[in-house]
Amino acid sequence: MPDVVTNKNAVIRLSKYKNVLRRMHSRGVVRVYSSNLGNAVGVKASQVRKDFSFFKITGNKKGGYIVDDLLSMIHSILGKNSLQKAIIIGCGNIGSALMNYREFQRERITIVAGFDTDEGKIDPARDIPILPMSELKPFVREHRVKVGILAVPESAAQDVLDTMLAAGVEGILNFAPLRLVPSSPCVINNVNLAVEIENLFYFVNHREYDPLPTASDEDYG
Amino acid sequence: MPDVVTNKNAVIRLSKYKNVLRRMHSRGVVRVYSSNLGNAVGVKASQVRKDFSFFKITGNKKGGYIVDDLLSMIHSILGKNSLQKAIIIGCGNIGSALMNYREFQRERITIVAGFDTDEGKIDPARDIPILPMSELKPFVREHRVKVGILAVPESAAQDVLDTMLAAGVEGILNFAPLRLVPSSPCVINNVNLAVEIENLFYFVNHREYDPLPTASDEDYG
DNA sequence: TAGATTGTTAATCGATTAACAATC
DNA sequence: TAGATTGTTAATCGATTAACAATC
Repeated sequence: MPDVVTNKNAVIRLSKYKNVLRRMHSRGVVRVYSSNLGNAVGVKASQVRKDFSFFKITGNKKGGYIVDDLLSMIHSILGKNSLQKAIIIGCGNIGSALMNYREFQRERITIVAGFDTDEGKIDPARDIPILPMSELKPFVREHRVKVGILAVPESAAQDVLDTMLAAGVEGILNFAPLRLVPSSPCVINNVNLAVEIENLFYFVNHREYDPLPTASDEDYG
Repeated sequence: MPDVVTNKNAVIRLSKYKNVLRRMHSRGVVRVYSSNLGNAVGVKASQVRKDFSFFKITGNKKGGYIVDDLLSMIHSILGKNSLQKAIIIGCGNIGSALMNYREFQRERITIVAGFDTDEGKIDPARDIPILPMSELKPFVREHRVKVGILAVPESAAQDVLDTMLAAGVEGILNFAPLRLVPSSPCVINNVNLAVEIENLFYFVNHREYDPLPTASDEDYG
């Protein structure tokens, strides 16, 4: 794909620029250059400018970018001006941790309900209700939820995905450690924490000499 | 880097092959071909063979690979034959969810202790003790822990990283949403859940027509 | 103005895939 | 054997970085 087909990495970086810009904003920084953002995120300045160019964000030939303006353009691109509603399917360890996750709240990502097959966990009276799976479809319809977090055991994941898609969910954050096969077109982002830490162990156990001194030039933390 | 400098993606794929092979093993599958593994993981067969070649894993010119043999070779490469000990710093939402995370247990990744600054959370008597930060250094020394999960709020993350490195931790799984600057050489893997779901919202909100029917040929789930 | 920074095009780099000889 | 699969080298593809004209 050329780069019309929106590159996932570019969108990920856009989120990171946003995080850096928020910290700058709260420190009262007014102007920022592509080199500052590049340093803070770990890419070259030309990458930053290329990303901006892709999202039609422009600055000033001499004066860089105005932090506040940049921030509001990125907010708008990422849909940060409205509430972003999601549901969680599977209220076990991570599922319930994410129901009250501060980083989500800070991003206006709001968990509107949890779902579980375990009778004992059902509690529609809670602040964030936990409902039985039978309520999934009507709930998604009524609240127009598009995104769901899939946090059930591996053995149940594929079936639950099918149910979610049938209910109308369009995007899935999948924590189950397998490649899901969607029964209808959707967006799936996988987070595999075990693989992530396994990878860490591999590199810790295989490092010989001190590896390259892990790029550390930062302009704005 | 050519590809002597061990590519992160190859190690990640190795973990995924392992997961697929375990499922095959439990289903009694004896032989597997690179094409099966490629399909299951979402890469081409030549990628699988290239990965194996990199890790010096060989098969049979005609008969593919023996599942059990392959599995034990990968287990050995990934260090799965011994317990993998880790600590968690910050016992909030995700921190405490990961203390008893089943996917970790299944991988023989063992959380040996948690650490927190909050007096109320300290409890050295628990199954997995939760200790004050002052215990970090002696604990890491005594138990020879190399890997730590950093699950504290953004504002504390950099300081806590410095403390962890000073204590002797060599690898960090970082959940804080910023780029950390290590004060000594170490391995850092970042997991940014808010960015991950933000990305999902972006693509869900920007999809026009049905995107490419999300590769779905699977040989072995 | 001179110096510095953007926006964009060209070059580089690295990772994935294709191709194919070797061989079981 | 003939057909199929590995292991490896060559080709492709895409993403990142360098370079530079435009310009404030």
